[in-house]
Amino acid sequence: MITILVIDDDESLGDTISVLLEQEGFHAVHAADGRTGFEKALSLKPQLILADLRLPEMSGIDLCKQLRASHVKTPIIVLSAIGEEMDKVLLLEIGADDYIVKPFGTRELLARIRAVLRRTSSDEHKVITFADTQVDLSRRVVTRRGEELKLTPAEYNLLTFFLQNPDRALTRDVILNSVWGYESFPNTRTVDAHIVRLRQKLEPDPGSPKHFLTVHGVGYRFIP
Amino acid sequence: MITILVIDDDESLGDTISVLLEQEGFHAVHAADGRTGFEKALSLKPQLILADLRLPEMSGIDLCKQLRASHVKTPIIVLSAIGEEMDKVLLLEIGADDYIVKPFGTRELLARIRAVLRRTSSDEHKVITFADTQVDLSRRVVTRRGEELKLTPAEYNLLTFFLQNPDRALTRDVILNSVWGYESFPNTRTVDAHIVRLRQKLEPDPGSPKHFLTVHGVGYRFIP
DNA sequence: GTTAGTTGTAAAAGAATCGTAAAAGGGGGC
DNA sequence: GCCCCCTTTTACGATTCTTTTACAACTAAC
Repeated sequence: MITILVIDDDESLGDTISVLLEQEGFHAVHAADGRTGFEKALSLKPQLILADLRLPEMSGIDLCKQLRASHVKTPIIVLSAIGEEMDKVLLLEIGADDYIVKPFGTRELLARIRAVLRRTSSDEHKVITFADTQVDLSRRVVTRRGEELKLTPAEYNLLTFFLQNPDRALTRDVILNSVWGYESFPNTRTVDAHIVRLRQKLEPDPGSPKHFLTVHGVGYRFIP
Repeated sequence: MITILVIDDDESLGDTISVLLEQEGFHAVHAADGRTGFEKALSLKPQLILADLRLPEMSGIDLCKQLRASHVKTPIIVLSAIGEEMDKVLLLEIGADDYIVKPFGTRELLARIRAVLRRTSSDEHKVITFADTQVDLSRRVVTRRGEELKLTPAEYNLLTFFLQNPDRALTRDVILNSVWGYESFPNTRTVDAHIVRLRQKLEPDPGSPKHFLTVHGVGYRFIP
């Protein structure tokens, strides 16, 4: 079931869209302001977000930026009233995927929703599977043997970095730079501490790891 | 460091893309028209080119054609405004690798960049072979007759140094300086100790070496 | 053949790295 | 404030790797 979060303060429009989406077989959830929208985006982990640009509490722009800053990759379609400035540069900046100018027809809305879903599901919504584990990148959910695993943010970031660089010997410095960024300077043993916890949560036998291998004197290597 | 050349006459879009790419750890260079784009493609030898289809001085199509005619094989992603005709046949004709329709999301852009780089990067997975042995530089793994060998860091570094300097008589001092660096000062016999172990692990008959030869009074010479 | 210097080799001593748990630090929610 | 959760640091034993050392074997020159 595909869940779509609709964030709009115009209640009647929100309702209309929700009904339309439900008719089309989607599961629609409505939020009336930016703040609750942001919270629901995190808690419900929808596959798509429709967000008005002009929202109480938190604007659509800030909403996008904050979601992206939280590493949420869920595709976002922005709804903007006619005349509101909305160029492709701004879209790129805030991390939105598409936009529609109000008023719009139901067929256009559905077409764009499907287009975005198609684009993102083929390119990167693709759930990455390794061994008995699935990682849903856009929903930020990790499942092992059908059960949702609780990973902390750092563990999740480290895991996805490994997933994107499989079967390569990676030094601790490279890992720190890529996962933690160049602004923070934790010492290299921090990486080891997180590796331990990834192994405990993801290795069948954490004592003799099969996926998160140590490369002595260098760093680590991930094998799917 | 991966260099990406962005050729677009829309300055703000070009800037936005450049900033985004830099954030992601790429080195972005911008060109504002087709002609300078072409020149920079030749002089900078970027690993990837992002080119707008509609450009001053030289169109994206001509740019692609001319680069290909100049035997430049750098992958090219074409940016096209919505509505511009851009089908796969045309893409193939001009030698582009992928295209994106504006406006696009940052994640889509990055996903396509990574996809193209993955497809085309050949040095990503460089494997050096000599005799019955393969050295996989990115995995940092050495295989002999299909079996993975365990080499210590010093042995591995020494081996890759020999691989890069085949068939040359190398003094112990040169080896120490190149492999150990100028900061550590082990005595020259250390080299011998490691040579012994490389021979034991890599020579068919460690007693009479065929690859790691002694040059009496000088040092060693590696023959692939 | 003798000799002085060089190399092969194994084993011991010394150093570095890693796994791990536990402590310390930090930030948000209440 | 306090609590809870997450991150980072720290400490230490275990493991692995490096370097040194000692001596036998070898090489080349005389």
